[in-house]
Amino acid sequence: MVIGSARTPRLVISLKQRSFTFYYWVHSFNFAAHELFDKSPQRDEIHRFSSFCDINSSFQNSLCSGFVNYDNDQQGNESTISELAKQGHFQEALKSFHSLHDLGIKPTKFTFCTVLNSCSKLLDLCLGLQIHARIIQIGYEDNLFINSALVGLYSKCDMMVDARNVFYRMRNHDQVSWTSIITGFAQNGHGKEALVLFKEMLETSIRPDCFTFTSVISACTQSEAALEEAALLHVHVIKLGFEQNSSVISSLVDCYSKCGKIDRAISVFNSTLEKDTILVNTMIAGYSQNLLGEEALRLFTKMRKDGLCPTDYTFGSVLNACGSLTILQQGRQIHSLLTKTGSDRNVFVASSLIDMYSKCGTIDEARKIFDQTIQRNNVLWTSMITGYAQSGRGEDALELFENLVREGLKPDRICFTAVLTACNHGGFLDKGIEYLNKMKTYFGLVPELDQFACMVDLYGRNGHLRKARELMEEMPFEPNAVIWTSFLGSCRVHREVELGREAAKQLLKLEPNSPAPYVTLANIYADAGMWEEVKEVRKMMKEKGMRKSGGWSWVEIEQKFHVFSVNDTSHPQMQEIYAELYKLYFEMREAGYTHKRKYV
DNA sequence: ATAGGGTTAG
Repeated sequence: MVIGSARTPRLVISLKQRSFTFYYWVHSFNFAAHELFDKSPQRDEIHRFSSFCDINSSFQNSLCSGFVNYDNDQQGNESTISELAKQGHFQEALKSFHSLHDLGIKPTKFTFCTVLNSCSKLLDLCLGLQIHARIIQIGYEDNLFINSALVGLYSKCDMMVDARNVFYRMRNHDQVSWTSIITGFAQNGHGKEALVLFKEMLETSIRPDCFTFTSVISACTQSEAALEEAALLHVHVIKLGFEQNSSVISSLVDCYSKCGKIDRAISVFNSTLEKDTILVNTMIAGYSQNLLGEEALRLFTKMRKDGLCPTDYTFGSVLNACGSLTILQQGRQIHSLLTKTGSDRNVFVASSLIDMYSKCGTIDEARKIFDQTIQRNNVLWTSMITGYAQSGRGEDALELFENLVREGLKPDRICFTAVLTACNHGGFLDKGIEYLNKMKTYFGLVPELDQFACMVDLYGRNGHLRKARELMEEMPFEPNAVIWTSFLGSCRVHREVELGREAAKQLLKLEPNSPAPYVTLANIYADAGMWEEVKEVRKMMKEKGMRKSGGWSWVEIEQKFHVFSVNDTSHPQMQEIYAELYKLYFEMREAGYTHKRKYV
């Protein structure tokens, strides 16, 4: 017997739309069918049902064939299933389940749990749905363990409506079922829902454990008030004594890193005694996301010295660090290291390699990786397009984009940002306008701030400053500092004093401590021979205590401070450098500079 | 005996 081996996309989609109704329908149908089947062989009814559902009919037959008494083999069969699943042989466990079913044996609750778990590991929704129907038919639908497993299955398959339905239909809940539903929302990008459910859970008598905290902390990374939520949860974690649990700490470190609070992430990480691979991976990723590439590499080296084996996750982050530090030598070494374990076939690693090579200026090597990679997704293509765009090879970037479309992949917003960047660097104004329109009409995407920023830049660079200004007015977002900076730069190139003055004013509102707008404005005045105004700008800079140009910017100071603050002090000049940085760092904090997130 | 957790790329 074959249960749901055919997983056609069409079936999955149609099941996705109405699965909950579907299995209740199966439920009532099966009881009706059961009777029919016993009295007269009205197989036609059953077959009609089967073809409607697109599911293998022999299963439907056996579903409706009623219960058979326990077999002597049952004990043996069922322990085989659980053994196989325990060892991670999920496919084999399911096969074994099939044969159990063929023998007409009614599985126990325990077996259903194991089998549902195997389905969720294999993402076999189709089989899972049929098993759910069978569970209802047998009358196990009130079992706590089975329901938790069902919640887990639907969550893994991104069917949160069904997961939630199962959850709320349960008569009673425990830690596991609450954690399952919270995890489901967290993992499918509904962090807000996960937090709401967590608060709901706190109102019951069931207490969260370290599994719950792990999930809910990872959920709050997606929240707007992430830092506040995380800090609150952190307090609970300490109070409840979970602060040495590796998973809890990993999600905390990740959350703090993504909020830009790298110092807090570091201190949490350092106070953990036993560090496993995932925790170290999280810290390395945190360093590289916060542009602390040297620290990321240092931890990577230490990890290998400590005997922890790097994984694909590790390589992704470490290559990212190499890219932002533009250290080709190290990048190549890591590349050859990961080739030995076959990690270069991983699409995440391949994207990082492409990114690293293009940032290091070896775009042809990046292309080699791209061509070698078999499993190509959207991100991989975008990495390569971005690489070409930033290397000034606009034509190649656009050609690649056309290939992407020809291959039937659907570009997303980030991909269009890459394409528009290519147009900017190549000076293709008309093409840029064309692609923006295509994005809206042909691909049904709504442009966001990043794409508008590209367009403002494109118009500005090509001297259409009025048009750029109009776009900034028309777009449904407030222009951010990036846009004003680009616009101000274009004003300088095209000697637009009035527009430049306004841009500088707006920019200073957004970034009152940045000297850059003053400098550019002074240059604009100087180009126009307006020496009085130049003097005035310089005076304003002096009054505000601006740092002279040529020194480090606040961002650089913050970066360097963190690099050195966690360094050892064995280097002879370290104390001196550290003292200087420390002074600058506090000066910066007093000036009101706060860290900005990477992708805002 | 059976169910739940953390990390990666553009």
